[in-house]
Amino acid sequence: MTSDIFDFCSSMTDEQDGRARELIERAAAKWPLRILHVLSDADAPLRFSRLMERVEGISQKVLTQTLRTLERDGLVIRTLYPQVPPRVEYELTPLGRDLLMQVVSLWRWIVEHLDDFDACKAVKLTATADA
Amino acid sequence: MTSDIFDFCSSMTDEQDGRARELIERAAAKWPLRILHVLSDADAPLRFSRLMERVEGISQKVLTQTLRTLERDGLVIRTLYPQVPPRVEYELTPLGRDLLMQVVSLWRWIVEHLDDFDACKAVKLTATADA
DNA sequence: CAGAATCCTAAGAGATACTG
DNA sequence: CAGTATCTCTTAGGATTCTG
Repeated sequence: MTSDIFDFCSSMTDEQDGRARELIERAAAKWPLRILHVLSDADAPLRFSRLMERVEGISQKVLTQTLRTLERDGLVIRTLYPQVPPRVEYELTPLGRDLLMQVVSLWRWIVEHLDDFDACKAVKLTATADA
Repeated sequence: MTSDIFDFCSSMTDEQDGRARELIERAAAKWPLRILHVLSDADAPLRFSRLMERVEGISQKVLTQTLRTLERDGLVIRTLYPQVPPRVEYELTPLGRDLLMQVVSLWRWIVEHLDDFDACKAVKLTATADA
């Protein structure tokens, strides 16, 4: 069994498990990873409008929402320069950068195994009857 | 910069990127990880009704849908024994097991850093004005 | 037993218009 | 410029009923 791999699951409180699960769900949603990636690719903090351009297909509303969530989760920093017109810059936190690296290694593993995901299409769909 | 970490991103086709993204999105949704985990904990294939019991809170419809998706993605195997009444068993594929292990290591990293996610709550919200 | 079919609600996402 | 507010529409998901 691979149960040994999951030993740490038992050593985890329900609260820890729940919070980690929430973080994964939120981070793996449609937009967050793209945003984190764009921020990580930039060599400087990005303004809201630059993000809109580079995260292709996102709406202004959803970008705002997603950035707020990422900020609450401690993954991005929002810096408001109180000018007229206003200027706001977004950048990754160290934690956001670290999390992205973890996710990227998972990503890489998946890409390296894409063929396997395909190969499994020809599996048994029925079996001969026996109790 | 951490760009070196992401070198493989450039070496990836858009199609690979898209498919990996889809797989991550689907796997990180509300139920799939729970189901994979339950299947991995069991020491034998599980019937549909056993899954319903152990994946707490899931509805029959969503369990069916999610299992179909996991099957299409090559993560679980569905075996139908054509009896009356019917008997269907689900189990992880080797690929499903491997993917789960990858996700678990990400999970573990997050749990180990939960305090950091909290610590980031006290960040600067505004900055003094300067060009 | 394992699920398909149906109905329903609520959240998420897009488009548009407006504002400090 | 960087949002907020509002509206609509699609979709995910739950509850229930029915069947091979």
